[in-house]
Amino acid sequence: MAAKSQPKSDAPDASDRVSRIREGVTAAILEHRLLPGTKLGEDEIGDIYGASRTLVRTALQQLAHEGIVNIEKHRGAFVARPSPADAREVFEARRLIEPTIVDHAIDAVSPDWLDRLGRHLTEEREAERRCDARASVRLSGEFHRLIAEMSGHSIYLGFLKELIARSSLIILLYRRHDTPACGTNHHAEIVTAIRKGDKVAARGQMLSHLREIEAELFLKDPAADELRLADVLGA
Amino acid sequence: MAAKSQPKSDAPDASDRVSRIREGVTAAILEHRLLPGTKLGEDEIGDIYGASRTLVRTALQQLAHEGIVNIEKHRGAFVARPSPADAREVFEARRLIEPTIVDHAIDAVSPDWLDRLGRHLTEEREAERRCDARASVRLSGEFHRLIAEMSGHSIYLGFLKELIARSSLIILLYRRHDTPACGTNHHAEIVTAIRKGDKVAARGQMLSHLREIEAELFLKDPAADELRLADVLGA
DNA sequence: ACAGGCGAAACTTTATACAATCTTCGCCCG
DNA sequence: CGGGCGAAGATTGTATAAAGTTTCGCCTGT
Repeated sequence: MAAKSQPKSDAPDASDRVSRIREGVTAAILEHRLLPGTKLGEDEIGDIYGASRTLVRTALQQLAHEGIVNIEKHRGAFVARPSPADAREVFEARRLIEPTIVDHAIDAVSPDWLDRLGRHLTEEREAERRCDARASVRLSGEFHRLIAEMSGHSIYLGFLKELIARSSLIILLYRRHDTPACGTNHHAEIVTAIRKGDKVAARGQMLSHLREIEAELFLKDPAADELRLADVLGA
Repeated sequence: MAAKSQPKSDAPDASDRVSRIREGVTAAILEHRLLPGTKLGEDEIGDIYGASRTLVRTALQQLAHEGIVNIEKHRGAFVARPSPADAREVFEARRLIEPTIVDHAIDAVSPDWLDRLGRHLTEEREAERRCDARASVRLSGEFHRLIAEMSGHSIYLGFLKELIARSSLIILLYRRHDTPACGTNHHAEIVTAIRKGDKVAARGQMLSHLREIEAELFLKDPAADELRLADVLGA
């Protein structure tokens, strides 16, 4: 009874049973309740969601395509364990794409969107006040996705969804301190720049925001072996 | 070791039956033998490849995630028909990503890679000499993918694979003349810049190359309706 | 005591059968 | 003669069962 029905965080087609499974597992991974390397048995998930393995399988395949689950032949599905090299690639891609996304978001600005952004910031502050780490991690990712939706570019949105999901895993694996994943201050500053319609400032804020997130990670190459070894010894 | 999640999207092992189906259908679409809107019946494909519907279904789902196939509930799978808006998004994304990819490719240059690029150019010239439109379309797409592989960035490579597949459909739908999709000259100039290690030139060549491809398309918004209508009347 | 192989259990993979849904064609009515 | 309604056909969505593969435990031989 971990995550049976997500309230209504994001639901373009949550009526589909496979979508419900996919979003449930995604939420569990993004909220760091499922750790990298965890095995995702088909029967196990099927029992939780009351669905047959056929549906679980399609959901897992979609997650594998998104890069947050690895499917090994005849072995099963596991929560992905991005390497430091993967982490650098993901953040480089985000630094390339997200400033452009903010640009387009400003072009598509509207009172409705500004309202949604404002409500989101409130939610983030609320979660941070309660020290609710899980909600905080989820919301900080959703902020970036919200801007991508605002931009109206479905291609960029699809790419960013993948990058955000992977980022969540990366932050879990490699962050130095227990500082909250995304400083809410940055998000507020980005929204301010969007409100003003200042593209240059928005791009700059987004870029420095992403740089700061990556700077809080420990991405030395040897770290991979250390972590791998520690896991093996631990389990 | 960084070789962990390789067998995810493309063809390290085409021995998998589902991979063979996916690549067969992909090739048919990219070579313009399957036109946009064509219905892809599950039994139909299953008979062709001698596979059960289960395998066909997973292959089609992967293709849907790549964006070259649309799956409509209780209707079936169809070759995607990108709108002019989609087309603009795809090419904008390519103009954003590919110059950066070339940059990294130059960083990762090696005699082996230069050899592969040279051999590819030869293949392209060969196909163009024979006026083999199908091979020409396929090879011009593979050129861009080759550079992405050369860059070593798996994230960019994955994104670009999607963009190239969609581009092939877009070019088929919206090109003005019957000029070959990608001028081989541009590709040769890009390789020359890579050989020299001139990043600025390579980025510039890539950018103008992409611009030229898009400039040969007819992407007026009303054109969508015209084309849609023409198709209905034609079929 | 330890290395190597044998066998059973669990899992994924694949195939088949059933149910739900949409499309199409024919018919009836206005 | 045109349009709406209804049943047959076809196709997809879902579930279940059979088949193949890997892994782990256990036993035997040295």
